[in-house]
Amino acid sequence: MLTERDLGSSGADTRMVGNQNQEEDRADVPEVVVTRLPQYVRILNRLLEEGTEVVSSQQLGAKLQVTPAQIRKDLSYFGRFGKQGRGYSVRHLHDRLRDILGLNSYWNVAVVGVGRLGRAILSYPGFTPDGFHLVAAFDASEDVVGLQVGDLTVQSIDELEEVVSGQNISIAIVAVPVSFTQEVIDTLVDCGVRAILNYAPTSPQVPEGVRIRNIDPVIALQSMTYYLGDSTDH
Amino acid sequence: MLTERDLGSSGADTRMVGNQNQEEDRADVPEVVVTRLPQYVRILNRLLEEGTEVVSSQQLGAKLQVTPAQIRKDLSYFGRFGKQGRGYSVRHLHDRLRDILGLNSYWNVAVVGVGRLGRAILSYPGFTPDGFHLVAAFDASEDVVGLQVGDLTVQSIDELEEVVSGQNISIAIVAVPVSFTQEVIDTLVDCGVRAILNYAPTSPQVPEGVRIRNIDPVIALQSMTYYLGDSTDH
DNA sequence: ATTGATTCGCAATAATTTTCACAAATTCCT
DNA sequence: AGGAATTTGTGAAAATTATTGCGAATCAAT
Repeated sequence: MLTERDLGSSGADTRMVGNQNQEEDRADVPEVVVTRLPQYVRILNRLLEEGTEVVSSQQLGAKLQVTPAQIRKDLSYFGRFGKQGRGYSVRHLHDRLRDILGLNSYWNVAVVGVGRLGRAILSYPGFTPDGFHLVAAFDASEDVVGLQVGDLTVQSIDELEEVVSGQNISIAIVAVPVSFTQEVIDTLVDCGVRAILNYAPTSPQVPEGVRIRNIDPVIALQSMTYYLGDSTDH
Repeated sequence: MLTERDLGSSGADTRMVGNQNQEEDRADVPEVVVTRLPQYVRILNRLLEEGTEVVSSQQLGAKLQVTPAQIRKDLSYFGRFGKQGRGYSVRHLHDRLRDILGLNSYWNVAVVGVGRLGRAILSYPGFTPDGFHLVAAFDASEDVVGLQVGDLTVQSIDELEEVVSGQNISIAIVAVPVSFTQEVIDTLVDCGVRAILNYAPTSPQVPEGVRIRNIDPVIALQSMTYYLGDSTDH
C-alpha cells in the first residue's frame, strides 16, 4: 500500500510562518518551482496512461532534463510524496500535484480578441481537457461580433465588464492588437481577472497579485539566434 | 556625438578567458540575460518609431518592470553603450543589440507540420519583419502536401532531409503531433538545425549546442492557477 | 566656471536557486 | 533473516543571479 501520511510534518520548516499544517504557504514557494510543476504533471499523466505505477526522481529527471535532486527539492516544498527505496506512486503524485496547482478545479476563461489568432485559440481543443473552459469571447469589431466560433457567440467588447464581473471568470486570454492590449488588460483586472495569457507581442504591466504569461514566438526565436553565430545569411 | 569606443576594455573581466577583445564570450553570458535582450530591442524599436532619441535605464526599466540596475548589468556583459548623466542613444543601443542577437542577419526557417496550427504560423505576418523568413514547409499527410499556404508549397516530409541540409536552414518551427515531435526534432538536428521553436505540448530532448523554446499555452495557464486559490468553481 | 542634478559602469554584497551528500527507509535477493 | 542496492527528503555548500552603493562623467543652469 502506498499512502502518504506515515510520518506527519515532523521536520517543521523554518520558512513556514503562519502556515496551516499540510500545505506550504503560497508566497514561500519560488515561482520557478511552480512553473516546473505542470511539466511534472504532464509526464506523470503520460506515465499513468502507459500504466507505469511507480517512478523515481531519477527517471522523472531523465525525461525532463532536470536533475533528480531538483525534482525532489521542488516536491519537498509541498510535502512528502515519495517512498525511500522505491520512488513515487505515479497516480498519487499526479493527483496531488493537480490539487496543488488547482487543476482539479473548473476554470472559466474569457477570450478577448477574435481575429485570426483568437479564432485559432477558440478552436484549439487542447485547453478543455485540462479544465480550462472558454466561456466567453469578445471583440471590438462589428464584423466579428455575433459570429459563431467554436461553440461561442462573439460578444461586443462593450459587454465585457458586465459579463466578466458577473460570471466567475478569473482567467483571460488576450489576443488583441498591441495598441489595445494594455487597456484591455486593465479592464480585465478591474473586473476581477487575476491570470492573463497574453498573445500580443508586448509586455503589459499588471498590478501586484495578478499573473501574466506572454506567448511570444518572435521573442523566443530572437533569444536563440544569439547562439547561432553571426555570418550574414542562414 | 555618441560613439562607443572611448575607453577600451580597461576593466578586464576575469571571466573572459580566450575572448576576442570587443565582445563577450557567448558562453559567459547568462541565458536569462540573453532572453531579456529581445525585450529591450522591442521597447527600443517602439521608442525609435516615436522619435525618442535618448533613454535612461530608469525609463527603460519602468516600461519593462525591471530594475534599472538589472538593465545596466545586462548591457554591461556586451560593452559600454551609455553615457553618464544622459543615458543611452536609442538608435545606437537598438542597432547594437540587434547585432549582438544576430537580428541583422537573414534567417531561413523551415516549418514542419502544416495542420491547423502550422497553417496559422505560416500565415502569421509577424515573423518576416524581424528577419525570419519561412522558406520551406513540410507535412507527412498526403492531403496537405502540394497545398499552397502563404507563399509556400507544402512539401513531403520525405524531402525534409535533402531540403534542410541543402539550403542554409538553421532554424525550424515544429508543429506536429506530440507522438512525432521527438523524431522530427532528431531529424532536424541531424540536418544541421540548431534552433527549434516547438509548439507541441511536450518537452523534447535536444543535444548540447541545440536551442529549443517551447510555446506551450496550457503549461503557462497551469502555472498561474496555482496562485488563484482553490475553491472548486471559477 | 561652478553648482546641482542625472546617470552610467562596476565592484561588492545580498538574495535566490541549484547541487551535493548523506542518514533513514524500503525493497530485493539469496 | 541478513546484506546489498535503491531512493527519498533535507540540511549545507556551491553556483548563479539580482541589488546596492558609489566614483566618475555629463549636462543644464546660473
